Amino acid sequence: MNLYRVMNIKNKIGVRIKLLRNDLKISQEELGFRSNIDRTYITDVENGRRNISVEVLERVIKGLNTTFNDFFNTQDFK
Amino acid sequence: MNLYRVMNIKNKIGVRIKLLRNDLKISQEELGFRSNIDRTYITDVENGRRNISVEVLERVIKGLNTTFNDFFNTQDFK
DNA sequence: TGAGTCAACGGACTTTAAGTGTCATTTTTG
DNA sequence: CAAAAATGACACTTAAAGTCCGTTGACTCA
Repeated sequence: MNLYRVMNIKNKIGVRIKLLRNDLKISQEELGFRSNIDRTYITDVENGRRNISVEVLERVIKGLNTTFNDFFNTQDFK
Repeated sequence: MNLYRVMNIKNKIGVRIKLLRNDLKISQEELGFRSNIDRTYITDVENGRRNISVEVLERVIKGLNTTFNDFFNTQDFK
């Protein structure tokens, strides 16, 4: 397990989504339903396998009841 | 001229990029060079015609010498 | 005037994201 | 434990992202 692995932007976004989703205590399927995105697509995004576009990311962010401003307001994005 | 037009996420991002680019006093072509993105693509993004992906947006943000955190830290994204 | 810079735009083209299905694996819970 | 629920992995199609060529019009300035 390499603790020094550098996360790319896709990984950072995936980790952020997973964190906010867990805060809401909802499943990937539920988030998919709220943002009108396939469950497996959510899986891929959370695991940094998708280069998501801003329009789809907006749907996820709304599904998480947050905003772009808050979503990117963490140390990871500075 | 409709002052009440609602901006979508693509428009908001385009306006934000143009503002930051103008602050730097550089041309679209220069920003394209710095972020390794085609000049015509920068035009399209600034005018809200492109649904940019997060990896390409990251290159633009770096070309503007800023961060995701700062880029989205405006009233428009709240 | 005319040369240079810049932004907007069109079209043809290549590459990749969006969206979904399927099955495997892990985690939770009764 | 077994069953159910949640997640992971990945291949596939098609819709759209992103590139590259060019033209045009506005503006500056020598």
